[in-house]
Amino acid sequence: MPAPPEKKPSRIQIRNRRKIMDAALDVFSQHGFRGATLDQIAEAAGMSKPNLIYYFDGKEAIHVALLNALMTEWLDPLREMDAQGDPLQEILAYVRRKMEMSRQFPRESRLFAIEIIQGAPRMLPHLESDLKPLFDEKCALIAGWMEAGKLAPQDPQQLVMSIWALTQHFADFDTQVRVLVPDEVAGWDAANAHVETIFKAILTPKG
Amino acid sequence: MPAPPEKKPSRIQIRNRRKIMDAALDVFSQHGFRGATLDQIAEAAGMSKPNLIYYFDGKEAIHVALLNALMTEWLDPLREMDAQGDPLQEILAYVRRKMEMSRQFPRESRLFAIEIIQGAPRMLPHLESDLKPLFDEKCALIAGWMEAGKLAPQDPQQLVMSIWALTQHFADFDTQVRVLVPDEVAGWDAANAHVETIFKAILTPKG
DNA sequence: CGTGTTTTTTACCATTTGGTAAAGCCACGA
DNA sequence: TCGTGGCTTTACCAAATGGTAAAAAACACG
Repeated sequence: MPAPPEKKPSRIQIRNRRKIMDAALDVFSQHGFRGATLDQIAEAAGMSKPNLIYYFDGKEAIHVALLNALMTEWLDPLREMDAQGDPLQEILAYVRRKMEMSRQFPRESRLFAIEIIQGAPRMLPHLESDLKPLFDEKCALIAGWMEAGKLAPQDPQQLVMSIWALTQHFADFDTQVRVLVPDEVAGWDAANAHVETIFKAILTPKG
Repeated sequence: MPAPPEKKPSRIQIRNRRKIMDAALDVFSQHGFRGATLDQIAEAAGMSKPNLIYYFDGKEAIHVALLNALMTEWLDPLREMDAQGDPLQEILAYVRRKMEMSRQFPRESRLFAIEIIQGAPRMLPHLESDLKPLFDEKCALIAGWMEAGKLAPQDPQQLVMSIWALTQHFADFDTQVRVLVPDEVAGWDAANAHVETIFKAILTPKG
């Protein structure tokens, strides 16, 4: 079996796997799993199709590897939300980190979005095992803050999902945003400001 | 050429075109254009593949027909926003209509989302010609309301896009929502309430 | 340099896929 | 009853696609 060696990956292996993952991210995030072809990925990676198969067990393995890597990084901003910090600032900082990720990693955002929209056929287990516990933990934290009067009371689950909805929108619907708000830089600043305004408005506890 | 007749479509034609469009909506909204196959659509429509081609010129024609039909209906809620009505109530009513559409027509929402995420290859012209003018018109209307002191001042473009982001999220990311908030009914009610809270909070002018 | 290992390519293959040709079916009017 | 015209199916096809086999090339290292 020409599967990649289990032990120390060589420098070439590391480099080429990276190249493949990056190319696959391009292609999968633009066409989804079924719509993407190995030839497209191979060309984007600058190597031959059988060479992909040398490094990964197949199309699906590449996709799964991408999703696995993504799931970890993608949740980091939420993990950083600190129970010790100031509640309002913690949440606003989280919002800012998510907005920053949307701007810097739109491909990752879209890969994730397409996978979810299509029913998460390859990621449901990850959602249950990785996302759900973290989500519940942070919702509990936020609920605690609200009970302590540090934040305006509301449904923490809906709050977190609202953050996701708003922050990811600018990456996922970039094409539409660009048609409606042609000035990219101005649009981005305005989006940042608006999103911040929203969460300040609904989170600031009423004196 | 076996193209569908240009004149009066028969009852059978109407019925079958509907069936095809409905089946295609299922398949395209789940796999995207490239990931969908004519066989899938044919099976979902309960007819043979060549029969699809009898009614539509090909895969792309079906997709385009779907997007055309969608673009019209999809913008109706925004068109209904009335310059004569009470500003805050008009916007809240629009938000409610969009939420309702997300719940009732999740396939349409996903079809649209996938198309946009993938760069809108078949819809950019529509965005420019249909969406943009309406968007600009309604933004101007909202801006007027703000200047008149009827709404808290803010970027109208960002406001409208925020409405889209929040309302569509529940249709598009349904899979994720269901993992995190298993109780569908409760989740939906909470979402409605939360979204309404958000827009009341940021739109109510400060006395 | 020589030899064993890793990496890459060329040449294929079976299946899937969008689409076509042509014959069959079926309702309906003369 | 027989056509006639719209509708549907069966039988295909060429291209694309995921993947394999095996040889060639590049490399590591004594």
